[in-house]
Amino acid sequence: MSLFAEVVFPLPLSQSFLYAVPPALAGAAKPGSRIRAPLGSKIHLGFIVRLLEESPSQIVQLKEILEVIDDIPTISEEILSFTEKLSSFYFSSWGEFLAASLPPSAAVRTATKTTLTDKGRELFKAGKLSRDEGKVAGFLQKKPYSLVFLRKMAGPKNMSQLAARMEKKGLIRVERESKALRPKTEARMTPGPAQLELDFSADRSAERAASEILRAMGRGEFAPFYVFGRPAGRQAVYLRLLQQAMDRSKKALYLVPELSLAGPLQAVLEKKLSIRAVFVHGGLSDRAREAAWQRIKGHDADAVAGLRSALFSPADGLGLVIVDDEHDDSYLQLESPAYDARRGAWLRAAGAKAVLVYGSSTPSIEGFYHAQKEGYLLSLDDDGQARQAVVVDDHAEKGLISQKLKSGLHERLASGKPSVVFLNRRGYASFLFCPSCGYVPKCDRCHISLAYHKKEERLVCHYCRDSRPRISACPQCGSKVLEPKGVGVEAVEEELRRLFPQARIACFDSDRVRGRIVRERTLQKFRERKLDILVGTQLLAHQSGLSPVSLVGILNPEALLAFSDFRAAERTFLALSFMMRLADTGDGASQVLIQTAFPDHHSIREAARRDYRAFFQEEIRFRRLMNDPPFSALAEVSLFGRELRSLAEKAREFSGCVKLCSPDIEVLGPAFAPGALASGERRIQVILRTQKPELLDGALRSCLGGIKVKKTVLRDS
DNA sequence: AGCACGCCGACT
DNA sequence: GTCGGCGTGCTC
Repeated sequence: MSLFAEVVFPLPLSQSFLYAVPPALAGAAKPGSRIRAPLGSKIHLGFIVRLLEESPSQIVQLKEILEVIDDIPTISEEILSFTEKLSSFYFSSWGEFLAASLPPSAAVRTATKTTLTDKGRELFKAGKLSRDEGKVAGFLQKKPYSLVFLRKMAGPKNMSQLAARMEKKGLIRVERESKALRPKTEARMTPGPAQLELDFSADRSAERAASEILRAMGRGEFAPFYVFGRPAGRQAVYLRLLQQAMDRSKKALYLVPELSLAGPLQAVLEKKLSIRAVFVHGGLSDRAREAAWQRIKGHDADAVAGLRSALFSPADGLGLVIVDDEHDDSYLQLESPAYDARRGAWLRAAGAKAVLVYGSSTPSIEGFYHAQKEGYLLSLDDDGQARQAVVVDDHAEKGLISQKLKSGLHERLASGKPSVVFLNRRGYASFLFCPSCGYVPKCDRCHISLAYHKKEERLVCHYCRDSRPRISACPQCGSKVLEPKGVGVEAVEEELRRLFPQARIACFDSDRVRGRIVRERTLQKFRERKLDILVGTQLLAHQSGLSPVSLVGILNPEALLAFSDFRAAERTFLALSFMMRLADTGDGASQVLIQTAFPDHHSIREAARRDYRAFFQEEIRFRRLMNDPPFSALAEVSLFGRELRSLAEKAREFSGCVKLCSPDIEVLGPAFAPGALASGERRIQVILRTQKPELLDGALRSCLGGIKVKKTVLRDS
């Protein structure tokens, strides 16, 4: 009886391939095995995802698998089915997800050795080779090199094509050898078992939440939960759950959105619970990743904590999955393979019959809505420590800095206390404007107005980062005055220097604090009280290790509302909540001032009052009225390509197909995403929205399948 | 992703 | 007329 295998490759292909399994390999070939098989003109590393005994009705002549690399399948059944669901939902590459669950040593390297033949040497000496051929031959004169090295040194873009031509002509000989690296065993770290007296300092609501989740854990079934409350309360709940998981020899997965949160978390886990935790994130070296993987596989770790990619850690016997700061957009992976780690966590937990716990004090609207509706919301009591903000109506003020903020800053300066002023706009002005003809300088590529950066005297596109020197006269009418419009942080800094000439002021935005060192130095200076006022964008709000300050001023948060998509209010509320957190000194002596032209907008009003529920109530009403998520299902399809014309045609084809086959799906776009990507590609977006979520998947599947194009799909239902 | 094929302008 | 640059499409 013959055996066939469905194989996926760690390439950006949302497609599987069918191979014949030769009888000699039939014993070793299992779903989850790493294999080597010919694909195209090369031999690739792949994964068997299914075995078939029936001869599949296939016209093409099937190729054979060449080698099964492991006797025991490397990928567990659980990871296999989890990644299948995830890739199918997001139309991403199954193979790439599988590769993410393997250690660096599992990668297959293709070593090439290129040698100059006698004929090549002769023709080179005679000078009868073309420019590029000569270059390559020159390099190979003394000794053979790999193709990768030649590509780097000899320079031509199409090295592989050139090599193929030269090989055909008999000028060079290329030997290819692809081999799997053997895993090297690393010394295991075994932390001391210092068991501490546990102090969870949980209040009654945290107690209640924890015990409800613990009961679910005891049942050993999948169950989702949403813990809504302040960070300290949430952590108390998490620690209880982690302790329980450890006691029952179940493993835990703990996701955080930012790397800076991992350090403190590690300390808590190890000191408070003596949990053997492994941290994984993209910044790890190969060696560290290898060690982490070995510890996870070797059951030498109780918990895997990390960023979204930790989702793919091969932890067997998973009993608990925590997704903290559920609202954070860092859980989205926008590049291929695109996915949302929050949904990923759901799928993974469901597959492992584990308990899933989301947590946040400012949940995403969709997340909170579903938790409330499906009855898995657990609210913690507020500790009442957080300061509310005073909202100042901009209309009654003249000048950048309101009277209240001015006097607040003055007071702090007098008593030697530090202050922070936020304005979420880089540069000096968001654009220049010619008052006599209305001209506004725009980016040629992105067609958005250029921001004016006064320190560099340049006009900068905040989308593609392209910049040019500042123009001093209007190119359209010759007028000598160009007015700066839309205040940026640089202007605020300038104004503060004018108001408080004696104060030590610094600016913290992505232009001023390029790179880690400058960033750290500025924060250090602020911590050491060598600065009185720090002016910053949202970048500053996301810095960890900033101690609370006694005055936080927030200018024009309504700028965030200008982005006219349906999440603008949510983002504004979130950003404000974040910035306000910097005033949580705990002694009640701090103050937050929000200066805005929209004091009554619910996102600003409720953020100031620190009332998430009130914000949610109002926002959900708007969402319902507008049929926005969670009252409709959304899919954001991005198509990528070099050539805009054929790309646009494919986008039209796709949107047309959706319109044709599902009249109940609303199609927005296709729309160009401005700016070019790093790869030199362009992007076109099509957004699908529907009240009948069940239609979405079918429509995507039938319309996306027929169009050959690089794509990402992000969706939420 | 990598690679082959096929189409265009610029050179022996 | 070919070379080589670039863009499109396929890989079981």
